[in-house]
Amino acid sequence: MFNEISSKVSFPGMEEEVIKLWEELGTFKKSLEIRKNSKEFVFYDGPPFATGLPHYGHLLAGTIKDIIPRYQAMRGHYVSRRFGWDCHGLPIEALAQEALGLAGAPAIQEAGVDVFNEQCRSMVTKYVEEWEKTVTRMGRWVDFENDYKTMDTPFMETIWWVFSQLWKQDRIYKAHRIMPYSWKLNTPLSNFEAGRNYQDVQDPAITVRVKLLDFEFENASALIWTTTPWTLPSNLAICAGPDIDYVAIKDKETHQIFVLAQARLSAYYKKEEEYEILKSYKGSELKGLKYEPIFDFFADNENSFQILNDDFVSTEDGTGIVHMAPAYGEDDYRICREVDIPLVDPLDEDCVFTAAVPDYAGQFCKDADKAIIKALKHGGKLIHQSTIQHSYPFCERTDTPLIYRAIDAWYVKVEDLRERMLKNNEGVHWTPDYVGEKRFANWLADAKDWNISRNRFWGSCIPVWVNVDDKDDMICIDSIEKLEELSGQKVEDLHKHFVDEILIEKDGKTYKRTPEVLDCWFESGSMPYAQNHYPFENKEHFEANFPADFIAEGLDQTRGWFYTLMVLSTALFDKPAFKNVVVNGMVLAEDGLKMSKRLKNYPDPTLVINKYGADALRLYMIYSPVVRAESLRLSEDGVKNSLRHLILPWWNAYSFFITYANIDGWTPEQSVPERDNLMDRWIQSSLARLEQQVTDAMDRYDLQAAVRPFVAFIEDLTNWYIRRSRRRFWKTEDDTDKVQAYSTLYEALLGLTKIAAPFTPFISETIYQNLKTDDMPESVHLCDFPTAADAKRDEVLEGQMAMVMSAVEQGRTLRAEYKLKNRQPLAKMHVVCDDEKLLANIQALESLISDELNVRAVEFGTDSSELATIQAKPNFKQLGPKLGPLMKKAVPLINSLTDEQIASISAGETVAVELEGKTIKLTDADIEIVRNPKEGMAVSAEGALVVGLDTQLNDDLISEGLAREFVNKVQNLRKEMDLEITQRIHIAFSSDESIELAVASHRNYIEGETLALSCEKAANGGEKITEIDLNGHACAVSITAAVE
RNA sequence: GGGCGUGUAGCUCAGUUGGUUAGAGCGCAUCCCUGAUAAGGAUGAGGUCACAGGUUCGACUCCUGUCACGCCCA
Repeated sequence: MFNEISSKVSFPGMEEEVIKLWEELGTFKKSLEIRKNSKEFVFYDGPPFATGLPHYGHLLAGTIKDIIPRYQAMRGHYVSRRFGWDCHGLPIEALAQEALGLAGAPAIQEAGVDVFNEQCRSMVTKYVEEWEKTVTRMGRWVDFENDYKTMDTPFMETIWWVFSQLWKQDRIYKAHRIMPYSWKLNTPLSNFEAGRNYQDVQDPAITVRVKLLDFEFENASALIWTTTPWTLPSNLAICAGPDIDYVAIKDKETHQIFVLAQARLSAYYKKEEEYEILKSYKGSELKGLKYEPIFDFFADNENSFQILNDDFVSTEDGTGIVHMAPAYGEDDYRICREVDIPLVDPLDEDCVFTAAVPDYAGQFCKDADKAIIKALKHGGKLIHQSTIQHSYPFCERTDTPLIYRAIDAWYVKVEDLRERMLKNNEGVHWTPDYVGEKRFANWLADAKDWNISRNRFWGSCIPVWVNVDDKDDMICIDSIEKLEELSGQKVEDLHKHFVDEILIEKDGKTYKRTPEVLDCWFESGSMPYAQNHYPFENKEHFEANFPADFIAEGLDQTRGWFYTLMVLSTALFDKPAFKNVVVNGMVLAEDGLKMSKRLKNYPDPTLVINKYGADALRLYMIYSPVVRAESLRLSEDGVKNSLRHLILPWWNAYSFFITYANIDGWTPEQSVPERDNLMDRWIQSSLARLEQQVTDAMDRYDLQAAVRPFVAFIEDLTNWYIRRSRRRFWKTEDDTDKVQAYSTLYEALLGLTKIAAPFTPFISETIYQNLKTDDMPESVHLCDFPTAADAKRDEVLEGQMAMVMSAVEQGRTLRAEYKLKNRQPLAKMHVVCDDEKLLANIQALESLISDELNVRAVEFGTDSSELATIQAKPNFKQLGPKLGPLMKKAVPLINSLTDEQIASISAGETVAVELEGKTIKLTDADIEIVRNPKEGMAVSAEGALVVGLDTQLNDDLISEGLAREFVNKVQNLRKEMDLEITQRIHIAFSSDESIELAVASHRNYIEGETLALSCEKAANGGEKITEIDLNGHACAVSITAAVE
């Protein structure tokens, strides 16, 4: 006996039960144990920040990360799945700052880095519990016990090793990065921090001339514009936009010659009469022109004082020519670096001018503006002066304006790795392919050196100790052991507040650690090595199992994790870090906007799971283009649909099986291997096709394509196999056919649980648990994935069934058209197909057709001329290339071929037609035959098949129709009365003569169908009389349960 | 501004190497079936395949440009 199924199933409740079962049995662990000696399928999990609750994006990626490993495990691989946590970086620092009430970096330093970092450490695990709960509830199997955290000491030690490998390759270098700097607190801030305190301020806006040297006009000057006069002493270049139009003009009043953007002329001259245009230039033509330094403090600086070109220049304000002080502007720094202009930074840590600029030494930079403007005026270089009001970032703590300036930063040289990375990327299989071939490859081809240092606190430390007296003398530490050896101290924690205290004394010199921490992307990119504490431990195992077979993340990781993995694996091993990657798109709210807590434009994930179940949500997400990097508008209705469309019919099929198997006492032990019935062989073939299609798609990592065939199979199983086979299960005698039917349905349902297990792990498990026998694995997830499909595939039978289904469908359409309800039997139908072989195939399944359409006889024939006319249509694919330009004119000619001509063509002869003086020989392949139903007959035609329905009714047919109607109403009554399916009844009725006659002549049929022991006429009926309508005949019925 | 992608029915999506009637589900309307029942089936209405050019006998499909949206970058 199978367990009875409650008629009121709650899928979410069922899923909770399954989670309990897995916990009791330790199923996940067992699934690993049984594959312990198998080939590994290596999966890397990208670590999320646990600074908030998981959202749909996580659930989606998590589902993909569950399905592939489950599938591969069932395919016989050992798939370890370690969860990872990204513990460092700004998200967690922001939480800690909030908790401690610290406004920014300076406040943290004031409070103590140790206090702050320990606060971070204590908060990292704040959401871990919630994450575990949600991930588990989604049915994802992942190892939380054996997880890795980027803040674990072994993980951090490997980070040092990775860094040291790059160091040895001479790949690490120090340069600058332009950052917002608080001069009051002597510290750089992150861009994020700088963005939080903008204020409106007034600044000077001055236009200055710089004298051009060796220009075609003598005494000509380029005009530049700036709102930071204090940066002018550090001016090293000026920049024009290559595509911007510039003009040399003569000022008619002063007779000076100026060069500026044509589009900016009107900002300087009210009338055109005030100047004379001498010549026009493209910015690119000005490139390379030299000019006289504005101040002479750095006049000897290499490569300086020339006009450069860059696209960032605009003509929205200023003169269209931009002054460049590489130490004080991001664009300035980038553009000057490209042409090897060394930066000069004459400000000390308080942003006060140093002796490098003697004229202003000792003045705070912004305070020097006035003196600088004065000097320019004196030198005749100031052309125009005004003030400008704009929004400018201020330090949060001190409310002083931030200064953008060059800060020491550490870089990894990446640009020389481009080609090797591109080559390694060719070995990666991307889903979808364009993300790898275009998007990622383009990004690699243009990779820039990677800034890996952060002026922050909670992170892996840059393991470089610098000689306090000579900043070029550095030691890179590659392990705890080495640091202990050099420092003579025990080292247990590698966080900043510990290692900054450690000094190294060597050869009489003192070394102190450089203060920066590493970008947390450096840590996630090192995850393949660091999670294994490589090379300090697990050396052989790691080397044998690198790179990973599979990773999966969102499209936004192109420049994130995918990239950092590739940079580090290429630098360290000259390999990609992963062989297959599935890229998912973004999950949007139903309105197409980003999900927003504020707008509340999406349903809470927990509520959705508790309403429809995790299986439904999984299916919904996976059966969508979001698994191919396109975005998904998540809708609750969509989740509901996947439940109604796939899970419910599946459950109903299963429930049908259990109900009747239990009634008949059928058990799997009674299973037989023979299949005499074509329906049985057909559903077997259908299941085999499902196996093949799912396997193909999964091996390509195409999840959406893997789900699609389930829809067709569920359709086949429920709406054809079971629908057409029901009577085989209802038969009272226990004959061979019934046993074969049970065996087939049992196998189909069992097979389906295995194929669906990776996708819908819960319902698969629930059904499997009830179907399995003692000699089978205790969980569906411990089974092998079925792959022996080929043997059971019968494509001929599949095609045959498709024809039958088409005939039935046409019959149904005709019934609808002629308003003949299906309960009304018809005398006969015609099925005509001029291909005898096809016809014979259909004929073999005659009973299916007659049964389904409720016709007493089916007449098969090959001559369709009585039912339909034939017409030829051109086969464009065949004729197009042959006829070329004549094609259009051939169409009417072919459409009007006579029946005789068509007949001889299809008999294999060639028919010649004349077209514009040319003779065209038409063969069988050149035309397609279309059959058009004749007017006034109940005929339908589809492809080679013509179906006709005899719509004539006689008394006999009408009487049987009434009997069927009677049965239907009684069955509905049974259902209303909540009778057991097997409950016997007595029927009493009273009605007119035609009903009495119909009941009398179909008594056996009625009693058999309704399980009635008697069906008698009663003067006033019995108790509980129900009035029913039988095709217009009033009837009073009452049914009573029989006492056994 | 650049790279990549997307744009097909009211909504969510299919659409094979270009081939002439562009499909499915949901929703809507009408009907049918029902002891698998939180069901199921059929029919119908609903499309200038984002727009504009081009290539071709033939374009949803290939090419060019434009627009809108998304991701990443600047």
